[in-house]
Amino acid sequence: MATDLMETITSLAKRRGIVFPSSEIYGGLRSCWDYGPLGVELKRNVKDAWWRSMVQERADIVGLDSSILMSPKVWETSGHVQGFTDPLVECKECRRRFRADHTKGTECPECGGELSEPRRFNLMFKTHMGPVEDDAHQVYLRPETAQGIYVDFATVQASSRKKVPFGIAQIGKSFRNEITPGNFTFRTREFEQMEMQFFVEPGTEDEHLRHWLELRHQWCLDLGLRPEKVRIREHEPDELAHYAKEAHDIEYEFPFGWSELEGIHNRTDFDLRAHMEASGEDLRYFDQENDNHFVPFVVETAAGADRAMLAFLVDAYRVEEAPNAKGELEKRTVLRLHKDLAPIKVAVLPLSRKETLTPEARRVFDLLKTRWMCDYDDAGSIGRRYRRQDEVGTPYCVTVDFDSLDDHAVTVRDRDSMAQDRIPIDDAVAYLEERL
RNA sequence: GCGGACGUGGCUCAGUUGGUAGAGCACCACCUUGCCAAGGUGGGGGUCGCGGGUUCGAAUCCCGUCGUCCGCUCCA
Repeated sequence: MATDLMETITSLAKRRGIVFPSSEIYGGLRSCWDYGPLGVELKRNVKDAWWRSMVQERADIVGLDSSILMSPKVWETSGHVQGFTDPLVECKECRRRFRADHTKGTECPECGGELSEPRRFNLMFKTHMGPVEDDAHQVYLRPETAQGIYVDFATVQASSRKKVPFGIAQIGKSFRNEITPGNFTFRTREFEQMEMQFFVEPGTEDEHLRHWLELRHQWCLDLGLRPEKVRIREHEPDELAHYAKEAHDIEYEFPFGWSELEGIHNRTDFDLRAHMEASGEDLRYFDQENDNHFVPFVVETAAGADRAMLAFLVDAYRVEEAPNAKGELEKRTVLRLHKDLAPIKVAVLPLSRKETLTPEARRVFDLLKTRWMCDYDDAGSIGRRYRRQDEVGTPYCVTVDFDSLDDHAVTVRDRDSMAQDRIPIDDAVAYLEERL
């Protein structure tokens, strides 16, 4: 059942140009996906909604776009080089894997079988900078965007003149060589993060963490996720990351189970302090009012853009019944996406393809396209075209009919209620602005 | 990485004991219709994931490889 829904959504995503496998003409590449014409709109809308709530509508958070390639020293200092290179051994009998430094001898602790030679397994992708491919020129693709924020902390603070508490937000790609990617775009080796690091005075991090947990949870609900499908889960001490003192996940109940959408972490002063010591730079914040220098604590909100989009997509998918032309109930596939997220906001549908209607329909399209992402569709019956738009979640369909030529009005149909309003063309923008 | 299943037009699938591919839906054009997946006619699209082998002949059998799903494992 659950698998069926994911397959249905994967098929829909492919068929309608939302998401499909990368490099497909060569057989695809595991865990890599391309966002098609509608998918790129949907994903951008998710990122725009995040940026609006985190940066635009806040006086205390500023944006950043740091480089994917960074000095290797960043990752040595952050603990990722050390932490990602555990030698692993595998039992040739039972196939269990162990950390070699935890295993004495050459026998499997579980079944006594023979163990393989230790191999290093590193979650960071490596490449080389410049023409020489030796260790001295090795660099990493960032496994998280957060470190770009930490190393730029002092520069951003000074130039933006923000006072603690304040935050730095960033949206960008990260790369992790996961052992097991899967579940469509949920876990991929290349993925996009939406991270915000909030710098606070030591001792206040707990209250800030609670606050952000609540805000981020509400964000998911405001954009339409069903409340019963969203929950908060606190990490057990043994699953905390090396940098985190306390961590909470916002989880969504996907068809394949409850899974993390976003993490809210108390990262303490671990990262800033480490970079300060390793680089020799003073990354302390100066509190002028109290004449006090301190290393801020960090409350991090780290969300996955691809995961968020997948959650919105899955959550919006409905198969409903709607009356057809004969008055019988028929299936209607509809994405009940939040209007801010819908890839296409308005579809202009001339009732007929007769050339007398085309100029007027084009004029309506030209009027609306400057304000919203619109579609123009005159192929097939009007009912079929409504179904096409329902399937990708278009909130409003505007039909131009023969009466429009005389009364200069159009019919606007609402995706959710399926109610229709007759609106003068001159008022159409205002009408839609009120609702979008 | 291990085990299992699978891979045929955009999607979902059928292809009998090997004899060089079909359906439904979708898509395109025209006619008809004109406000919720209507009908008619015509049309485009597949070297059956990729590579190799066996054979007179392979979508069907064998090997390899890539990818997907499920289960382990991992998940700083």
